[in-house]
Amino acid sequence: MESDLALFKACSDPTRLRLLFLLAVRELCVCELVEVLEIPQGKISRHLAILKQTQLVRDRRDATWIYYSLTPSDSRLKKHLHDYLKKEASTVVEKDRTRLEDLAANGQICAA
Amino acid sequence: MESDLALFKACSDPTRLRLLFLLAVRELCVCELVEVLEIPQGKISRHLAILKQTQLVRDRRDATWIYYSLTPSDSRLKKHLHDYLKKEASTVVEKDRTRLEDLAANGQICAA
DNA sequence: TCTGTATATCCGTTTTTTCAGATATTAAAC
DNA sequence: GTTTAATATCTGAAAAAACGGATATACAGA
Repeated sequence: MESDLALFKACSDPTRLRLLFLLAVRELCVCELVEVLEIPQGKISRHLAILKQTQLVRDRRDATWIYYSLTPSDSRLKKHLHDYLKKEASTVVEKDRTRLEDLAANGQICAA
Repeated sequence: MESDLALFKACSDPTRLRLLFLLAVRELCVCELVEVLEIPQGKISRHLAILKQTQLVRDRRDATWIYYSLTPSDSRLKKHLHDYLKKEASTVVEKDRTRLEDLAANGQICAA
């Protein structure tokens, strides 16, 4: 309940919601997220830290890069959220995802 | 998307979440909600207004009483939320619901 | 060890949200 | 029409969240 409240709070910021929609596609490193969203790195890291704190995402290090991904659902609410993140397709979400694929296809993102 | 963000925001306050869990049981008037939650009336009304603004709840007047209820799901996210509100059973939620039934059984709530 | 790239965190400020308490509105009853 | 119960809204203050910009850390390669 307390943690469900934290989950709702974590999702109630536009930047964090966009991050979650991108991470629902696949694991991504910070520099990819910065490039796709065109938001300053400090801000991205700050929001990722909040998502991590609520255990919505997890990270792993690979050399200098840190990769973020959604954590597996371990509660009813998180299951609902994952389903929503994977199936929903709004204009904003699609735009971000298209930009992600475009940049990735052209190798314009970091050196990963 | 914009409205989904508003929905997450609406759910990210403890008072509003408790209100939603109670309204998931059945339609209730403001004085019932005040009695059950033991929270000042002004505060309850304020939060109900926010929930109404995001179309999570609707109200109808019956004499001096105004009854609130969940609005039917009209989006994927709202469907998930309704399912969650109806099936979830945490300690806090159960406590509020038990108090609601106790007070209702003893006719201790308003004059409805 | 020095340099560069990737990421995290700190600091002071601004914006947003929440609150208590008081007051306004509405409708019923008398 | 005056009163009363139920509900909504206003005000100013307090708390919480988000921000930009600067700085710190961690790692790889020369």
